This record gives sequence, structure tokens and C-alpha cells, in this order.
Amino acid sequence: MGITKTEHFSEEQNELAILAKAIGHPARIAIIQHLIKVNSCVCGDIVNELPLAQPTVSQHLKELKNAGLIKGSFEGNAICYCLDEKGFHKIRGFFNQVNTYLENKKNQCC
Amino acid sequence: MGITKTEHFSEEQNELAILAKAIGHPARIAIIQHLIKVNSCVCGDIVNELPLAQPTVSQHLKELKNAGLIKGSFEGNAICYCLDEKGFHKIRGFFNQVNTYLENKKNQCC
DNA sequence: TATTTATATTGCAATATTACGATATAAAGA
DNA sequence: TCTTTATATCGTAATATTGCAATATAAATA
Repeated sequence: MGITKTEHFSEEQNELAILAKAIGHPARIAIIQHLIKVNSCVCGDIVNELPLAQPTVSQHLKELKNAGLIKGSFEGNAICYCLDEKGFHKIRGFFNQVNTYLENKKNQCC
Repeated sequence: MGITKTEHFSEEQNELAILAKAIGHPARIAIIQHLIKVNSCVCGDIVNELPLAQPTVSQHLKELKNAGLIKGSFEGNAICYCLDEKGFHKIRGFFNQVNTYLENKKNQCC
């Protein structure tokens, strides 16, 4: 089918999945890493940085933006992109829970 | 095309993407959350917990296992699953970097 | 206004993912 | 051994994702 049974899961579970899925592509990891390195940049810089055509990069940027992981603001005729706390803040809580659990567990099973 | 240009990205970028992608489905988020709650359980428990058929759950478990996010050990004729530190440890470094960056940045752009 | 520059959108082909019924496998117990 | 129980695998249909050429849009500049 290819269709996820979204309606059977909680809103939180769906939100976390959308965020993780948006991060789950090497090009989008590379974009996030580049934005950390240069703080902010225009789309064209990322096109030069990645081995992908401009429409493909534009599409990846759109997905990151939809997930709330980056944001863009107009700067002349270009668009300046940078990381968006909103998305990363949401997913941070989940990983904090996992890490806290793993630290206390100390492998008592499996 | 649907095919990711894996070879053009670094090994680290591909690894992180695989981990995030594995987490990026509400059923797999639910499985992780359930394992945190009950520490460890057999596949059948998860089938009862989720609104999905047994083969579908089995497939999700396989993906989480391949990514190194869960591990399973035989227990009689059942298999006991629990979280695997390995995968979560790898992705933790990435989110630590992002969070450290975001805390120091204080919104000076976009 | 015409051109250039920067980005987004459309359309499409190739591939991947999701879900599940049917079936296989493998250990446990009768 | 036969049956039950638990999980995995196969096959397949429906849908989603990835990537790009072609094209559209929109601001800047000549």
C-alpha cells in the first residue's frame, strides 16, 4: 500500500515521525550540517555544496521547512535559510527520554 | 527517480540518515516508546499494542533492528526485544551538535 | 521595460515504502 | 510425532519518495 495508518497513532507519534523522516535523507543531513557551519546561506550556496540539481535541492529545502527544521527569509531576490529551533526542540524531548532511559537501564535485558 | 545518491554523501551522513529514517514512522516511534515503558517484550505484545497486522509489525521490527536501534534475543520460542544503545548513541552526537549550536546562536539571523 | 539572477513548481520516470494475506519456519508442549 | 504458538518471509497492490529537465515566478539591475 505505501500508505501509513496515520490516524491510528497519536499526534505526538506522528509529529515525531515527520521530523525524523525529514532528517532521514543524506542530502538533508548535509544541508543541516552546512547551515550549522555557515550559520545561514542562500539556496544557491547549497546547490553548489551538494551533488544535486537545483530543483532537487529546492525540494529538500521545502521538506525541511515544512517539518519546521529550517526557515527562510527573503534577502533581495534570494532566500536566506537557517535552522529553525521549533522542529529541533520538538524532537529533542524524545531523544532526551530515550537517552535517560538507556543510561539508567544498564543492559539488564536481551 | 526514488533512488538516493548515497555514494555522493559521507559515510557519516548516510549513517545518520538511515537512523533517522528508521525512526521516521509512527509505528516505529510507538515501538520505541513501548520498549521504554516495558523495558523489553516479545513481538506478540507489540502486535497487540499496535493497530497493525503481525507481518507489518515484524517488518518494522526488522527495520529498527537493521538500523541498530533495537536488538532481540530468543526466549523459548518467542523473541525478546529491547532498545539497542548502539544506534541511539550514534545519532545522539548529531543532535548534541545541533542543540549546542542552537543554544549559542540566539537567533541572530532569518 | 528587458534581461539577469535566484528560487519554486510541474511533470514524469525510476525506485522505495507500507501493509497484509498466505505461507514458511522453528521451538514448546501434548 | 502432531499440534500449538510465535515469528519471519514471500508476493503483491497501493502509495510515497527521489531526482531532474523544462518551465514558471519574482526580485534586481541594466
